[in-house]
Amino acid sequence: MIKTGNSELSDMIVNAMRRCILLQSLDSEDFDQVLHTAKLCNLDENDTLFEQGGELSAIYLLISGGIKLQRLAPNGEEKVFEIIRPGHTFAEAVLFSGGSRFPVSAIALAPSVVVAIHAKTYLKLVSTSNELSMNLLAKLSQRLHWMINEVDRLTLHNATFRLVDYLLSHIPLDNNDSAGISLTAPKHVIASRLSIKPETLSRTFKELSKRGLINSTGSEIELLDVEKLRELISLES
Amino acid sequence: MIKTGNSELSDMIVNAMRRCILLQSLDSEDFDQVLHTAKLCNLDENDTLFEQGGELSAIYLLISGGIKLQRLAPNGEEKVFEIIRPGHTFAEAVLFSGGSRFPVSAIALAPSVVVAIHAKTYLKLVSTSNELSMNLLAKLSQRLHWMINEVDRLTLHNATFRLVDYLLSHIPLDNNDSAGISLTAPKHVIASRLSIKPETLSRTFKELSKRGLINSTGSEIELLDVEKLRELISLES
DNA sequence: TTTTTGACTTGACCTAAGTCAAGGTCAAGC
DNA sequence: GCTTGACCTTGACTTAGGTCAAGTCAAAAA
Repeated sequence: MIKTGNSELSDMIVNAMRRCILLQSLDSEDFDQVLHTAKLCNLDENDTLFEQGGELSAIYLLISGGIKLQRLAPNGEEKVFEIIRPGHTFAEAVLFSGGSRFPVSAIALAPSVVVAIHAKTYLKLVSTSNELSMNLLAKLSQRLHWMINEVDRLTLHNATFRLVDYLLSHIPLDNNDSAGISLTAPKHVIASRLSIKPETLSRTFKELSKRGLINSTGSEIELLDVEKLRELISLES
Repeated sequence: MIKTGNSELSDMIVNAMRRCILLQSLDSEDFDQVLHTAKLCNLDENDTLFEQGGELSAIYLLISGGIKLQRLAPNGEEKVFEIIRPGHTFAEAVLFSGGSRFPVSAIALAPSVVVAIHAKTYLKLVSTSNELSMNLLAKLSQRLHWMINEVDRLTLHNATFRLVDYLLSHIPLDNNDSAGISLTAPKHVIASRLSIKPETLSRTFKELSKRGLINSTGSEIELLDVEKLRELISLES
């Protein structure tokens, strides 16, 4: 079950909120208003934060854990659109679309803490602050650009490309020749995120290992030759 | 070659601009400012309005003709993301993304007339008008939602579904049992838009004809049984 | 400890859609 | 009236990736 409360948002959480782009430009009075209407949600693994088609009442900031945004096809098949990591906000775009119904469902991949920012309160602030709305425009524009790249990957590139691209985009800070990545979700979720079947993901990992490009042990992936992987991507259809 | 000018924007064009959502809420002074910095572009078929990676200097309103937004893969394959019809604006999202580089190229499908709205002028107005920025937020949000649906179609549905869905979404106003559609672009462009190969598109049209669901003559498609087509879509994976 | 469960892997096989190559069709230009 | 070229169609064949059905393995439950 989802436990909700807001009596005492801890310093850690208030700080996370202050750092968040969508709230940065608020003056302290407005920020307090957001703070007072915000609710903290504690999700267990597999809890649903909101459901596709549901009515939006808040936008969300993930504090800890992980959330998948997914959609269910009529035949029961599911497609993960995005895996949200701590520090990131989601559902902001829904605020401005007429009906205000979620286009996807949000489900916890692990025990997670989420701040729910009261939609109406925030919307009112946006509609009176140019700085805020410009920030949001930048955010949505960036997301849109990301979606174009996503369609590009899906239509112009194959499964191996998508996996390698995903791995490369998850290299932590340091830019060395070898890099370690820990998958932040079960492999079948990653597979769905990349629009490939778990079996194919497994085979692709194996193939990359055989070629000496990665070293895959459970959810720990070591990129043995970042240079060659980048080259692979630039050739691969 | 693209011919550009702005000395005398005709009444028809000024009216089209007034009707456009992105300019609607401007007061007459601001609208005039937009008008005076706007340029009219006359494109021949196959003219490139802007190129992927190019620097944005204007946002565009299509007056007449047709524009395809496409991307080129390194291997030369092309993917059409969108086919713009008269009355619609494009490239607005690029305004707000940091680098301001076009993520796609825009190429005329037919002789076309486009109004180029000076980006900096418009951006300045947006940054001082809440109503304008709220309109834009709604617009981008709507596009984003559309992109989610696009990824959904690409990953959860097959070629037949995508074609039928495309046809159904292009039915003109009247909601009758039979409807005629004229394809507004060469079939290979439609194919690319739907991410299928021309050969497959051809075969799918034939199959639908054989099943008595459509009647396809060149670029004129007659939907013989809209009800059955809708049903097909709801079953089709 | 043993059992159960869910996540992952592997092999054998299948299929939707792509590829290749050969025509057809039709409008524009000579 | 023929030629050219762009676009579309058709048939034969290929293939990336999906499907199905056993496994394997490790962590949680009993």
